[in-house]
Amino acid sequence: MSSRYNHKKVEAFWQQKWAESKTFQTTINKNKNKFYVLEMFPYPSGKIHMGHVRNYTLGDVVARYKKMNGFNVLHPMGWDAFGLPAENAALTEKKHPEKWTYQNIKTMKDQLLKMGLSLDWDREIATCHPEYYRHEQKFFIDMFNAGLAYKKESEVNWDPVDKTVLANEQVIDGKGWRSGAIVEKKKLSQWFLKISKYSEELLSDLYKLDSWPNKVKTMQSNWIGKSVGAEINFEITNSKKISTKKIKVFTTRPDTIFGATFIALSSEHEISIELSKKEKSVSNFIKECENLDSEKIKNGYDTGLKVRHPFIENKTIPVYIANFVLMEYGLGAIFGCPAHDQRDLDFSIKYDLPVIPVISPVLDESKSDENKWCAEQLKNKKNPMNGRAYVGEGHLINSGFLNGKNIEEASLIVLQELSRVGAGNKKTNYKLRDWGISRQRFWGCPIPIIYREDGTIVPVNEDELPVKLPEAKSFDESATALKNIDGWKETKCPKTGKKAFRETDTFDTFFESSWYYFRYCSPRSNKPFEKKDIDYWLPVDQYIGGIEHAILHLLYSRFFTKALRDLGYFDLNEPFKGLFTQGMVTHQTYKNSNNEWLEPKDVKAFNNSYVDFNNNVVEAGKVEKMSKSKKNVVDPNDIIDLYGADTARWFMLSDSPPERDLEWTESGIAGSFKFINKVWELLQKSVLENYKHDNKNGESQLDEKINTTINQITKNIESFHFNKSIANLYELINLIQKNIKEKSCSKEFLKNIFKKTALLLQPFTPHLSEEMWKRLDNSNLAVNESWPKPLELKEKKYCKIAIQINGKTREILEFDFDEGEKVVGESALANIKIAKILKDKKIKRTIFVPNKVLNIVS
RNA sequence: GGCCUCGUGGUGGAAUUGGUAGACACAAAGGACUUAAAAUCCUUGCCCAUUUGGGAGUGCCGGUUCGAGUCCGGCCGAGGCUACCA
Repeated sequence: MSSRYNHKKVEAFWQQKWAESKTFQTTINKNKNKFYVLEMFPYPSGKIHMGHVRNYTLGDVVARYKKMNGFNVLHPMGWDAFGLPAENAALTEKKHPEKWTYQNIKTMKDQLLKMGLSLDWDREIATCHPEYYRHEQKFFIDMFNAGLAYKKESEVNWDPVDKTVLANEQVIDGKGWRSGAIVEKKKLSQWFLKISKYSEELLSDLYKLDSWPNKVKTMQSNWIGKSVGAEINFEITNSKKISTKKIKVFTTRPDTIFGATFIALSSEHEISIELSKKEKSVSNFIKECENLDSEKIKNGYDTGLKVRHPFIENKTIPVYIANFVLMEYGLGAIFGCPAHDQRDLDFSIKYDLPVIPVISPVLDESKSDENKWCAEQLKNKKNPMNGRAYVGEGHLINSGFLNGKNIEEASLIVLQELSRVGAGNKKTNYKLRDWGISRQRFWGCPIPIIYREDGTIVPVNEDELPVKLPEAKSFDESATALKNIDGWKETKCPKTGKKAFRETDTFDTFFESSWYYFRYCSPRSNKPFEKKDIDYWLPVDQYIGGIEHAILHLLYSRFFTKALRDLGYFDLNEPFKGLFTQGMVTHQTYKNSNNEWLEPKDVKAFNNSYVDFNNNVVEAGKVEKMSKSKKNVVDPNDIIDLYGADTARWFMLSDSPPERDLEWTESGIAGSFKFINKVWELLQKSVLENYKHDNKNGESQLDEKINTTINQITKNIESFHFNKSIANLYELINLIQKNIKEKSCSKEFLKNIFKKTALLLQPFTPHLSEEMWKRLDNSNLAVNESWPKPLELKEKKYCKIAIQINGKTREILEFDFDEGEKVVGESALANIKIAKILKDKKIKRTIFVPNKVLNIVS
């Protein structure tokens, strides 16, 4: 009998078996608790990579484990199939993006099948399919009719390489998130979704998501950027040269109003624009600022305008245009309080504006101390506050009716006074901007809008959906945007029948991924989804994906859920109940002497260093995320072919906690391979071959071990500590091995142990698990079995107690479980080692923790 | 600059509400088996001592405690996110 484990044969066999028996096909079953496991669906770029392998392995552990625990598990898969790479490939390969995409889907699906994932493939979807995107066109029309989608001329982020508009979130450090090109500003008419309407709800509901990582919640919370403050109207006293009479500013520090010494406007503020049209010096200034790093150099222009202070009679303050004021935040106008804001202070020093301290840190309430502090701050006329604004706690000074109050009290009083005199009101501001969804592309979902000859806009009639993408004949540069496709945009107005034009922009691809998890519930329905399916399956119980989607995808999906709820589709508030963000898969990088990156498979270890296959020296670089550009990638295909899916899965789960980065090493994967084979050999040697021993010495210990292992693995899976589950299994197998070697268990006993072990392995190495299960005389599938329960915990007989002297462990003694302090203390003192140390010492006290510690203090 | 996370052997990482630090794995060294290799198995793992044994020890300094990797204060370092947000 060949004892070698044939992973290729075994894995193919069970994959086919699962497929034939529709093991993972799921339907609604109200007698069972449901569990919806979802991994972020992949973009079909060509091949799966290790990031996918890790992501889907994590999800599969959860899915199989939950299934074995009696849940009705929904575990679907699909394709995020629209996007730029398809167009790029179309250009280079002269192939329709659709053809390219479906080919990739086929390849990648084959690869995923080889991983042995417990997926319900009957629910597979591809977002580029008209039967998928027709529904989101309907959503858009609903949103348009409800005022949630609108068109606006706006300055957009233009990526000159990808030739498209980017959302704010897609601009990282001023560069396009995909191309890395420096983003330019361009004015275009764009479609927006009113996510800002949901700012408050998106923020407050965040705190109800207690199975989300705090990190993600913090990131979203910062992105929404709520700040509470005031809007204050400043009346312009010399407004002859402009059309406005007031300047409205936003502040979070209304308490510092008496310290206001100037107003600063953004260069894009309407007053700045109006002035720049009239005065050359203004437009020159604005131009000058464009080429300036405003974080280093604060630049201002005195407009000559003055505004009245709302609370100080006859006091006016000057109005500047300043390069550090952002139009995108608040109202594009601020009041400057140099004493308590560093930027304002830098600005004031440069333009010699007065500085009035209004918050004193002096806690003593005597006036003289305040005055002393204040004088100290202003002592150096050239460098007030010693150049450092005071932003700490304190109480109000130099502030009329606010004097003596703390910051919080003063803010409240100012707000009351402002509304009493009609000069302002309380205001909450959010950083979150509306979501710009227009993209000037070809391979995306067409926006279902028609422009009539009179310039008005109508949505496409719903019975004419979907607006399908055209069959493009050839693919060259000009054909990567819908507007360039001959004859596609010409249409007729659905109401008048007159000549009209289609919208040629497509949706941002985050549109598709914002609702795909709903579609999985009713993947073949004529409607986007059946309400009864959503009611049963949603929310997603466990969502797993990369941290890179912490803001974009997850925030858009939460918004979509709330918007669809308000459009009457269902009653759901949040789509993802549990979220887990996995770490990256990393690998050492290598460079040759020409400074070129090398692939790991072209490098070998040699005498504590590395060489290539011509024995040239290779320099080992940093361990970094696997990426094509640095060539530090390992192809999952090769790994599965060589070692099998179980080995790859096992390695993905070993060692590193799932939320941290996992370093791929050749020795690590080899180690996993050894483990799989070791388990198989042990089964062969003991249960499947002639092993005859009636010695039972090891049985009670092994019995206890399997019980604790079941408990620990269960706990560790529930808490996503898969690396610890793996360690639990190693320990178990090591003990089984020891007993087989020492021949200290009967064959029947070992058979039972192996049965439980096979089931415990099921979530991690499902093929090996099934094969073991079958060889142990079972005709059904292991994955359909119940998760092992520990036996009734026999009362523990013994315990080991650490004997400490002054907190330092000196000896470990064994006692009956729950032995009292008296007996433990006596045995401890009788112990030679302890007695030796305690000689000549007086025992002051002892601390006893039952079954754990006896600490003797001397 | 702000917010967040984290510092444990050669490496990845374990350690329950403060209670036996280093589980488990990788790498390394030595050994067994073998004609040999591969595979497999065993042992070792910081310092001192031939052994029994003893000592130091979880980034650094201090504190609380019978007892601190774990709690508190300060410092140093790494990583992530965000960045003129008024």
